[in-house]
Amino acid sequence: MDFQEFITNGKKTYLPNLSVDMVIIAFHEEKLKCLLLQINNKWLLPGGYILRTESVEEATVRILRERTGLSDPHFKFLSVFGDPNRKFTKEWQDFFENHDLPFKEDTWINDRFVTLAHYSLVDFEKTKPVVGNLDEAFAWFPLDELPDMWMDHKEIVLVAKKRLKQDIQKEQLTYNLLPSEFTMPQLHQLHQTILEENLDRSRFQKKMIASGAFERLPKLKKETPGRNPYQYRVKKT
Amino acid sequence: MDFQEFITNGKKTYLPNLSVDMVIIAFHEEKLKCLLLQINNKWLLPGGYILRTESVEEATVRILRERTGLSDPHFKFLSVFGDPNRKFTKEWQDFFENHDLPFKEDTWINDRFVTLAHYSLVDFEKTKPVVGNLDEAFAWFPLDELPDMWMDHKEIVLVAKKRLKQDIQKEQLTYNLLPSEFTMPQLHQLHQTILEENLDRSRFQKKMIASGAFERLPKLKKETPGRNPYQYRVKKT
DNA sequence: ACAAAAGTGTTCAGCCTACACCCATGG
DNA sequence: CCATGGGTGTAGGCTGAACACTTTTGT
Repeated sequence: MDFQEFITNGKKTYLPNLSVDMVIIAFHEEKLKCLLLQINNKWLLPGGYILRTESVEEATVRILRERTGLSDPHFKFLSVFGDPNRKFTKEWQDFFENHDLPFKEDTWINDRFVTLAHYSLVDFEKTKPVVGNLDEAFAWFPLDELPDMWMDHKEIVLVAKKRLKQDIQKEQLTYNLLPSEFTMPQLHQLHQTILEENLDRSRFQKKMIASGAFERLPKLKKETPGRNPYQYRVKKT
Repeated sequence: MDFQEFITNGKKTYLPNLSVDMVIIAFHEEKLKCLLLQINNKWLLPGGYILRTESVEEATVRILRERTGLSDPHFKFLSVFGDPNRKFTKEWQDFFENHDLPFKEDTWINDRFVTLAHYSLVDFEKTKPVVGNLDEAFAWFPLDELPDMWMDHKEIVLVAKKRLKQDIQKEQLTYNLLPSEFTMPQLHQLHQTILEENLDRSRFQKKMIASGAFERLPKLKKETPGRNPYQYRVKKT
């Protein structure tokens, strides 16, 4: 894309003052990690703007696809962040200076932005992050080792973390963080990581099976000592 | 307010393409009712726009206060409605014609609007609705007898109704619909109305008292036969 | 054979359910 | 004194918690 075009035509192609931010969460090496992008040596959430021709949901899916390469990613609305001082003027100024571009204070991206924050649970292995035109890099950060971030982006991640804890108590959605075929010990470990507490193995297993959301597949062949676990996948009804 | 000023300066004083809509719910004569405003013989939700100087929450409180007269109203975020066809061009055209005003298609209010829908639970007796400058009237409609409404406003009300059912299972918030002092039979009746099902009286009472959210006051003196119920109020901790 | 991991059972307590019973009040 | 409405009690069942036991695997 042409960056100048983004700056000059963005105001017309996107809804102004409104953005979509994504807390993209994966499970990797026993930890929950969040996908962040780097600009000006600081980090920020993947996000974007809403085309005038698309719905908020469509924008969310488009942004997710662009950054993760996933065709049908999970996502859920999180919260609105609507503080009147929510402007990125300083950040954009740094960006323009770093790229030897003429900075104009009155461009649309320097205005106040209300953001519609979502969270998305993805399979770490299937996710192939792609940086945007402005981004210097991407990286996965453990939720408890977040770097310096833009504005309130760290707060948004923490709200997502808290919200995820609540949501998995009622809904079956953590399987989005695992491969399509997984074992109960894996799911058990994942829940313990999310809730940051130990869960009784026996009870957990029975509860999950009783939920009726999963179907049992043949056993997995392990290389490690101990009994082979069954594999499960989400029941498609 | 000056209506012409609203049309000409609104684009500068408010965030464009973004609105706040309120599903204001009260409990009256054994029914849940929703406050609606009338324009062009159709009905719509109380709502408004976000001043550039205020947060989304502040806008919500301001709009609620303006329409209900309540100083500290309850409210909760409901959902985002962000369809790309969410425009009120036809409705505004009718309005301008009915008021013999020159209609311009390219005014900001004819553009697409993403709305941040909230719901608010209010005490029917304490609420003194005030119409806005554009509104012909206000009225309380039972949730199961909604009139013809603008666009997706009826859908928003139904989402609120559904959401309220979910929320009261986890949170103590229905007391917002009752006077500051109320009886368990009243609260019981209210819950039955919201959930649209019968609840065991004994169990309900014990559950509410066990929640620890209420403190018991002296008995109410009734004029009807039967034992006098205790009064309760929300425990302020 | 043993340790480790996975799966299943067992017991107990606590809570939800349904209903019964008891109290207070007006007619 | 009886109908009505409000408050409390109780027996049965279901569910969750804690932990024990069994099965399967690699070493």
